[in-house]
Amino acid sequence: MDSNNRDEDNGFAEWGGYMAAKKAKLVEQYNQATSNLNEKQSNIFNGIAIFVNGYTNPTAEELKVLMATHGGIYHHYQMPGTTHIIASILPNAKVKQLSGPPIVQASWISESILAQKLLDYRKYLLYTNQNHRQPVLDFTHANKPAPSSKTLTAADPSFLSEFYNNSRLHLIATLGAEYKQLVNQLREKSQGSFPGRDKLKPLRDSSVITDVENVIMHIDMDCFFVSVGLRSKPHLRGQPVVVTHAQNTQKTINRPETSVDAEMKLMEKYYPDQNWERLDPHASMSEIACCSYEARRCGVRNGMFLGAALKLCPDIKAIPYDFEGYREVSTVLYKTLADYTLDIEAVSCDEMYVDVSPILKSTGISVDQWADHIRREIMDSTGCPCSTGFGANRLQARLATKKAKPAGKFYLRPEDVDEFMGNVTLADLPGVGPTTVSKLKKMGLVKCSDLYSVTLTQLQSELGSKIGETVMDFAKGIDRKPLNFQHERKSISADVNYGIRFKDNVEALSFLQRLSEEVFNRLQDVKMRARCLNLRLLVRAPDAPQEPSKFLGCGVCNTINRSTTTGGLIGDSATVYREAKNLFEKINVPPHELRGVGIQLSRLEKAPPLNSVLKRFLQNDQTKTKQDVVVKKVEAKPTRGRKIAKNTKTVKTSLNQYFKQDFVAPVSSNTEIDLNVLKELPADMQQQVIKEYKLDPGIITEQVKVVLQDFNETSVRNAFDGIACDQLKPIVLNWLNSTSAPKEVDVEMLAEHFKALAIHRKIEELKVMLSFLYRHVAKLGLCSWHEAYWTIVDAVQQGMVARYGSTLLVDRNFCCSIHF
DNA sequence: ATCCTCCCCTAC
DNA sequence: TAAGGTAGGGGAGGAT
Repeated sequence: MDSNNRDEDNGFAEWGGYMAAKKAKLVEQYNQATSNLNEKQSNIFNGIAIFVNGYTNPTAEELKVLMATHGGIYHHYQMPGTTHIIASILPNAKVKQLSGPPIVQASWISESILAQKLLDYRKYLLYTNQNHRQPVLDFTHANKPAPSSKTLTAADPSFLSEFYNNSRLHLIATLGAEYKQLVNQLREKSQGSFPGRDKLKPLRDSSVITDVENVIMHIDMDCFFVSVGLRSKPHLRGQPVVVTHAQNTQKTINRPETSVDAEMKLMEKYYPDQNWERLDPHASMSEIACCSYEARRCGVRNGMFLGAALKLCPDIKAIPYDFEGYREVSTVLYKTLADYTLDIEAVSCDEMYVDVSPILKSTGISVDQWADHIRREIMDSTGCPCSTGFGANRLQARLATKKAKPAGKFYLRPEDVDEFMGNVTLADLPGVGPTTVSKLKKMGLVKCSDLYSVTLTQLQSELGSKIGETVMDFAKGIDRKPLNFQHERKSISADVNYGIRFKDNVEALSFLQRLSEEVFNRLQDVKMRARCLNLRLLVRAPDAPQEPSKFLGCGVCNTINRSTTTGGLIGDSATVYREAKNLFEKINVPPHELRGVGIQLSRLEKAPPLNSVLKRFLQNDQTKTKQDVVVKKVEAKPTRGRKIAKNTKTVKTSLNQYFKQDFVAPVSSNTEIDLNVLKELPADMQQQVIKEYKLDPGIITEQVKVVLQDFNETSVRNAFDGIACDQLKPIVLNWLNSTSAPKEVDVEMLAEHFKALAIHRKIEELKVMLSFLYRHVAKLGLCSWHEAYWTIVDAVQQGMVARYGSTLLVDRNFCCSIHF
């Protein structure tokens, strides 16, 4: 293995990688063109990947060769990894389309070669009005209202989305979950064919003895956020670069020195084991999400405050986040691997374990060849470097990656494991963090070999039985946990420990409600229901200053956890809120002392498929014939253009007839009529009911306006969950978003809108559902929207409820039965 | 013994 | 200014 020659093996050393299968022919031609060239002449285009658009001077063919001989990459198509577009002229429309890489004149390449160094491409931009620093950001800013100068705390309704849109930790967590799900999906859809492997067979070299026992690969992108950022900022390559929110490294900040002091003392008191960086009252406390290896060499670390990092390395270059870029590159990374295997365990957006034994077996190539191949392909497709480690289990693979970094590969062979492990620091073992390290240190244990003199029982008495056993195993290179390719969610949560400042309980509870909606939406997204809810609060430590040094931070806090297990499954956001509110009130913390709030849902189960229930409801034998008539009419004409109006009218008429005929009141003599329901009936029906039940006609003189209080995105999502109307969801959500006053939605208007969309007959049924739910159940405040929905579906099936048109006739007993 | 609740720890 | 989230494993100690 060549992991010792790290500087050479930077992923750019040789060109000749592979692109997607459809581009294979071009690659072949290019390889032929470049294979007989002389040795590489320089490395000045290290990290640059160009795509040539149209005619240029030098020509595309010449640029191809120049890039190859000077350490760069030539892309035949614009790809995610493309760092620059080379062009002499581009129509304006095309320029607008190209939101990504800067468009640069070809002379940038030739003059850089003449100068024998990479010149600043910004002097060669084809269009000087291109904003080369943050083209995408600046473009969108132009369309946005000026940011308000008011500081946003969690009391503000727009805080939650603003916060999550800017939170790197939230991004890391959600991206991780997304790629675990992507692997699940790819595995479900897979036909078991891996076209990528065909590219490997020609690499087979019979002189190499292949070692295919059981090989696990670990891939980790090198300082991921920085690498993605540098794709469009190649002039910063080789410099100490950090990704942070704060961009102005020169700015000084005014903070009261005394409060900084107080906080430092407190942190030392609460966490005596940690070595705290001295807080500077004038330096930025923006956290570094990711730093380049050049910055790491100065001692800069991820998570460090920008201010602290600048003290270690004054010429740090701060680059902004590129949240979409991370997602884009991760997707390419996973798709690249999926071409070869789906025995992938996703760890995060930039890290995974892969069982490569089947690849090696089926193609006959060696670990070494595979490592070179896949690393080059990842570099080609993403424009970002990665490191790979190989071993007999996940622990070995992971430690091998650590050794391989940056931009390298390492295979920890079975025969080398013992010697290798002895020298590994205990702190380097996965799962061994600061607390465990300090416990081990107190026992005089630092390296894995130190454990040889300790018994398992001794270790377990300090670390606990499970962790003790794992550490003992790990120290010998043993890892008993197999790779898990099919990920299953066990909990879902939403936490906010930033910007939490409430003046009273009204503010706190309204935030809790928004957070409930947030966490429920996430539950809904994965089509799950929950049995258990946990509320976590951060409360200012008694001796901590009211305001911590970090702007809107949580400061030093105590945590409080409370949980409940609900009788039924949690199936809507109102229930989440109700349970969270109960716990919140039970804990009873002064609202102004709150610094963090989190809701976690656990004991998850698959959501019941709405489809089957609705289907049974719709395909009730008694109504079948009438439905068929309706279906025919809806499907007879396409739902496009002006014909809609005419079409929907037909539908409405037939539906009304259908429901009128369907109206049979199974109301027994001892049943009371619900007044509110009666009020909502059409006039002729009211008269009929009044007559039949011998009621006072004055009973209905007061008209009630229908206001849909709960009509929001969540309720709509609930309504469509599981129904095969995928096209409908975005349209309805879009429509809701475009409505200026969505809090008061007329049911009929909504129904008309659904009908106009008439994608599917079920929409008519949904109209009915929505209509009676809102008019009669949600409005009465009897229970939450979703609970009502399910109960009513059941009730209708059992004949407990009668329908008239889009209206329900409900008796008191039924109302009681849905009052949870 | 086994489960549950309330944490803590770790990783990305 | 700044955006300190989230999921999973597991331990301590009490309830059953």
